[in-house]
Amino acid sequence: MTGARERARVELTAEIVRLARVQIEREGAANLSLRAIARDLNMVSSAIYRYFASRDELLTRLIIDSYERLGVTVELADAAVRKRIDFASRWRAITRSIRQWAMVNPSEYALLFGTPVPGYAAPSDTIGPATRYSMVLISLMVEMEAHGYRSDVKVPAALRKDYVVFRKTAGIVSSESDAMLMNGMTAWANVLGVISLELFGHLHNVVDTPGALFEAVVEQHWQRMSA
Amino acid sequence: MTGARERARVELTAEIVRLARVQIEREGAANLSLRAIARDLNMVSSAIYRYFASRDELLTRLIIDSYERLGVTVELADAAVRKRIDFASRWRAITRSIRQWAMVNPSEYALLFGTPVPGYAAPSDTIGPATRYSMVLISLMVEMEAHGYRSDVKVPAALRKDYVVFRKTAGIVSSESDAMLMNGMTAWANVLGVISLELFGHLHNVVDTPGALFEAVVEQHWQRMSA
DNA sequence: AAAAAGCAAGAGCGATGCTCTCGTTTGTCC
DNA sequence: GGACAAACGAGAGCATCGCTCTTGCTTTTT
Repeated sequence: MTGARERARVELTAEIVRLARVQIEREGAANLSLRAIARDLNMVSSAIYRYFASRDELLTRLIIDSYERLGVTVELADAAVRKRIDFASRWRAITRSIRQWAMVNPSEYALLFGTPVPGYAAPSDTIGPATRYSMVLISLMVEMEAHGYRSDVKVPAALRKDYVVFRKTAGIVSSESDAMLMNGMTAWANVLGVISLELFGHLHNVVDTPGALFEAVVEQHWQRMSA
Repeated sequence: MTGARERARVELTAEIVRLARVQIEREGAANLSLRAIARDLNMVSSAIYRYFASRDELLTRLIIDSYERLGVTVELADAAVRKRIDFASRWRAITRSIRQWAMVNPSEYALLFGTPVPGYAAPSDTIGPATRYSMVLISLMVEMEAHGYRSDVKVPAALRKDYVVFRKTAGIVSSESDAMLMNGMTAWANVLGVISLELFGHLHNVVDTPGALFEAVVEQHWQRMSA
């Protein structure tokens, strides 16, 4: 049977990834050690290189997986809102799920949104999964617009050009104004901004209940979007 | 003269810091190497430990310095606005100076606002310098409030308690409403959020002119604050 | 002038990522 | 079924890292 070795390879690869994730959970991505993984597997360190050409390749795999996990989480949170027209609830569900995921998986969040490893250029494999969670947000904006939501926010000319390209790559067909899209982007930046500040320790001695600040940001943006 | 050795020590310490900064500029903070610095100085690696007890201590020094630099930059940008009552111009000057500084010193920005080094707990020495740049923002909010600016944003109860403490530590005496303070904080989070997204590569394939998005965010918040 | 403190050098420890070689096992093709 | 190629794990080794300890030398202090 041709699949024996292949199956073993798949399993071992998965096991390496699993152990790697456990490791960055405890020590952070910067301290990810191939040798430590090899030890856990009772293997010699060089054997790992049969499965991942380099530490960066393993990291890339972890990044892709994390993007997928975040994507699924956000998708589920949005889908859990029964009334699809209740955009306020969906907006809150989506943003809260992002923060929730970040709090539960801080090392993974840091892996995705923290300092990129110097010299490490995200391979093209990552850009697909990276868009998954944000696609949920974009869809919400598009649906809201389709339901008559508008915004009188002034959109800079430079961004209008960007949004033409953006719509094309995102596969959005119906969109009359760019304002909603821009609102979504600034809201996106704000949501990730608060989460990063909280997770990276910049709210210490500033705010004791970061969750409340987060909620305030979420509400602020909802008011702007629904105004 | 008692100062000969002392002077040499001060100079060498400064030189180490300078070389360290050059190094993180090129390779990122994660790749900061004491041995490499020692090589640049034609010294043996162990000699560095006469000046910094550990790599982390050097990093702490770099972090403090960077906070100071950012602080000075923002202070100057704000002070450069002649009409002190022109709060819109001051708001724009402050936020733009933060982004500008980040673009010119990406590695330093990453050092401050990126993933914290795992296991590295920011010593208390850093919290002073860390507040410097944000103090400019807070002052603006306080001054605006003193000039009659108000905001009808709803402030969560949990945050009200935080703001009492916050005002005390920040030395703010006159403040009637928390809304302006909260507006300032959310704006702060949004500004840093966009900058981080841009600098950490999350706007690739999303927006071609990040500066325009940043300007839009700045204007959005100004409208909320001045409404 | 003697004692103390500061300093640079060197060797060394444990650890990292990664490479290369060498038998061994597994799958494939004639 | 047997030859051949590919995949595999083990092992040794290289360059690098942070950090420690000891050993002399120099500067400062007493």
